[in-house]
Amino acid sequence: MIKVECNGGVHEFPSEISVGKAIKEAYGKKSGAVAALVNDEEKDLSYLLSQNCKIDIIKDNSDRGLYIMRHSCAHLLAQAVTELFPNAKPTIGPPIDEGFYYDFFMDPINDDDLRKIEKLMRKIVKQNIPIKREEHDNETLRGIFSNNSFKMEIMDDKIGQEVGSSTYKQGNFVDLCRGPHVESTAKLRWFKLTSTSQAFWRADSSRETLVRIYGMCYSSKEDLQKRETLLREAAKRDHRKLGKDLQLFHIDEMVGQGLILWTPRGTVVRNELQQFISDHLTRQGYKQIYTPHIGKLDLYRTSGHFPYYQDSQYPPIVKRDTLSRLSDEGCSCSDLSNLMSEGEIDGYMLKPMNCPHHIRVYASQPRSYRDLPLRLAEFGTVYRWEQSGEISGMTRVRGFTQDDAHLFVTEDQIEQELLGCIELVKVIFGTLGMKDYRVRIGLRDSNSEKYVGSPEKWDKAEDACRNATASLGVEFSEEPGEAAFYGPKIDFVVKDVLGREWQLGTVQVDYNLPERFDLTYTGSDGEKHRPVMIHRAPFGSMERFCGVLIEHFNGMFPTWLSPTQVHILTISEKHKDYANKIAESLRDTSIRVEMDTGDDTIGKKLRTHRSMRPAYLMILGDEEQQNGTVSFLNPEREQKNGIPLKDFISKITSEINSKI
RNA sequence: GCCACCGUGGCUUAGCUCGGUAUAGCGACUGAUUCGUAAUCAGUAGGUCGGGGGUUCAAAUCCCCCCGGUGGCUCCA
Repeated sequence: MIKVECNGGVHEFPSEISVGKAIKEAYGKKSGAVAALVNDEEKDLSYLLSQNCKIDIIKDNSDRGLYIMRHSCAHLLAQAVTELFPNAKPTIGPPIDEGFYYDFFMDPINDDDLRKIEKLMRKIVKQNIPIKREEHDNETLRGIFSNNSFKMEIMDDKIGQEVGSSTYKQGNFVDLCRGPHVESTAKLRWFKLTSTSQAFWRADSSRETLVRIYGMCYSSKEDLQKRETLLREAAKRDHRKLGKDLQLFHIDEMVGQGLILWTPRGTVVRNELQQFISDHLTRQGYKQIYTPHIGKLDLYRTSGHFPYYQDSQYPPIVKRDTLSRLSDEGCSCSDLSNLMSEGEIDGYMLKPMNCPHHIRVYASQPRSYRDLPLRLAEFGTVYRWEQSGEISGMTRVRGFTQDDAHLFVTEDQIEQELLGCIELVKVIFGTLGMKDYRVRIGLRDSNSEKYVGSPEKWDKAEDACRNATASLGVEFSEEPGEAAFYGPKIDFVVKDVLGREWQLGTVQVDYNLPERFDLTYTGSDGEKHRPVMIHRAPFGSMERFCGVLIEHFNGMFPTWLSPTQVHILTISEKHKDYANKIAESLRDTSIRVEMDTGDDTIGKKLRTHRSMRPAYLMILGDEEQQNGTVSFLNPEREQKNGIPLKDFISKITSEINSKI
């Protein structure tokens, strides 16, 4: 007799019974179970119960259940691929958020192949092929996968641990896998292959090139369709599309990849944001500075950026006469490169970071402890050579402006100053209604040698990060190994509608650069001391932040950020003068106005101007003119008629001032 | 940088498989209309098909190289 605790009751069975049957007993036929927890361990429905236990159902629409289905779907994919391409060698195929992928060692495939694979997958689903778990000893296991070096490598590394010693078999396809899986291919109906890409074995670019196939998988048609709808909606609010439609920015082939041209409308948004930050900087006692876009190579040798980060920098600018002298001497490109690396030739570099310049501002005067904390801020534009395949819209670019600042502080001031930095990020995110973000504290990896500074200082800095974050009541995760080599950091990661995460704000503690530049201040004891630096950028970069903001607001900016706050549309030509008068009054109060006094119908004008998503659409005709009032559609696109102009002005002004 | 896919007037787009110098809408411009809430009517201009090379009597259509974009991979001080 086996007693099975399940669904709040105890069920008794005379002999061995499968989990699936036990669940059917306890929950009925339509339990939606894809697997189960047997004494808190994930098991297949076919798993045989031979002694008393506790079972929890894993439903197909639960996170765990979806994970299992997606994993099974990856196997289904592999079955189809190996059937169509007998030479393809499956490597790994895990479930991921919303779907799954599988990496194959095979020749590249195209979209046609992808469709063929998907078609075969559907056929296999219809065939209702059972998925069977089998346990093997080591030797048998190696025998099964002897012609697949990738699986062999996995076994060499992991056998008996995570991978277990089981295989899952469906039809002729066998995969090394610990499971669990759904019972049969028929359970996998709501999937779709989405894309292919190249991937590297073990994410190592020096290893084999693999073909990765992505798919999504859900437990119901509705969920699959919901996801597809979401993707379509997200495509509509993509900042690259909206940026073009709303004329916010332009990227020009002739100017270069990853270089943003801020058009007039986008510049308004950026300026408003910069002004917003500037106001807070003043309040928090920052000093704003300007520094140039280039600096001598030697500056970056001292900072360590050159040649350490050479691969991601624009190549140095060398003086013309130096170049012609070297060329007369028959110097080759590699000679030149060596001479620069060795410091025998100087040149200029487009700045990849603002800190070296800011450090030299600090060093321009003798500093005492009374000067600290010294907070230097700049909207500083930096240039980095991102790989061409990485560049995308405004979010990954080669030139961008950081809302940067460097705080030079004593060790005792670190925590207090971190607090101020985090506070600022919180205010910004709060004002813009960006609620879905998380905070990540990057700590050092105790096994790594790459970090500079003593362990004691690191401990202190890491504690300061924790304390500052915690004392502001922000949830955070600690991630060892994610620190910069010079110090721990606090990153603010914002989630967008698709669940993609964007690292925006960042706060970093730095012991390294003050050391490298031999920065000092005179303490109250009359001795020289070393300051600590805090790098911080609440937006991260104006480009990325605006890109994320465009999507966040779906192009419909709050009034204070709206590139054009009021669009005035006239009913007919005879209202032109009145419209001009209104426009003038609004402009006098610094409200951004656009006029349309053309000869289109009001319906046409509304249609045209709505698409630019201004905060207000004002309509002026006989009625307004006679009564000296205005009528408008507000940001919620509700109609308000016959409002006295001064009421409108005070309403919109207060809206702008309170940034709602 | 790597893999796959894509690139036609300002925008969206037909044609490309089966080679014979390009289709439409929006927008722009001109004229008429002055009309109260998501496209008033008529007309005109505008592209040599991302760039270069090749195959061919002939290429937007086939081939090669380059540039740019998209989805991923790798990277992100």
